[in-house]
Amino acid sequence: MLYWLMKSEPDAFGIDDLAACPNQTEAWDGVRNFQARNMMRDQMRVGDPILFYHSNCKVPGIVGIAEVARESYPDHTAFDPQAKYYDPKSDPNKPRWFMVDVRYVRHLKRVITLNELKQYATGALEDFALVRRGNRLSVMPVTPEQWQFILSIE
DNA sequence: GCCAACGTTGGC
DNA sequence: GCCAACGTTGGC
Repeated sequence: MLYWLMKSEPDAFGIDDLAACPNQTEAWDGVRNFQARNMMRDQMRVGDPILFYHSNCKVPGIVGIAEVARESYPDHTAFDPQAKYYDPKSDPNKPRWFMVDVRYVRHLKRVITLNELKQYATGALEDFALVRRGNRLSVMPVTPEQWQFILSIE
């Protein structure tokens, strides 16, 4: 089993939105980055735990926990010319983009802010992609050690 | 709103 | 296959 962190903009789809979905589950569509896609498509398994991160907002940080509810399948929004993340290069017969379904597990007791996480950038979270400069990946792996450490400061 | 970082595209 | 131009991400 692998651990993950997934980013979302709370203005578009935050953890409260996920918790409010039917079955508290939603398709994680719109990922249009090859590295992130490869991780979703090739490595994510049902039950993998996910840190839910709020990006591009007032206080960026980890706000909750989710889990993989369904393994990868084609992101059909890429086929829809009306969709925000339409990609004419994605052919339904040979899809370019994939998504997983994500299920809400719980909110953290408090938000663990990016600012706070950065304090450990030379220690326990030295190799954590989130606190590395210029990181833009919207899906990233988390080691078991990083996972445990982050939850230990909740 | 600014801008640094970085991924993608496309001309050559 | 190189690399400049361009678009996007996301913190601040």
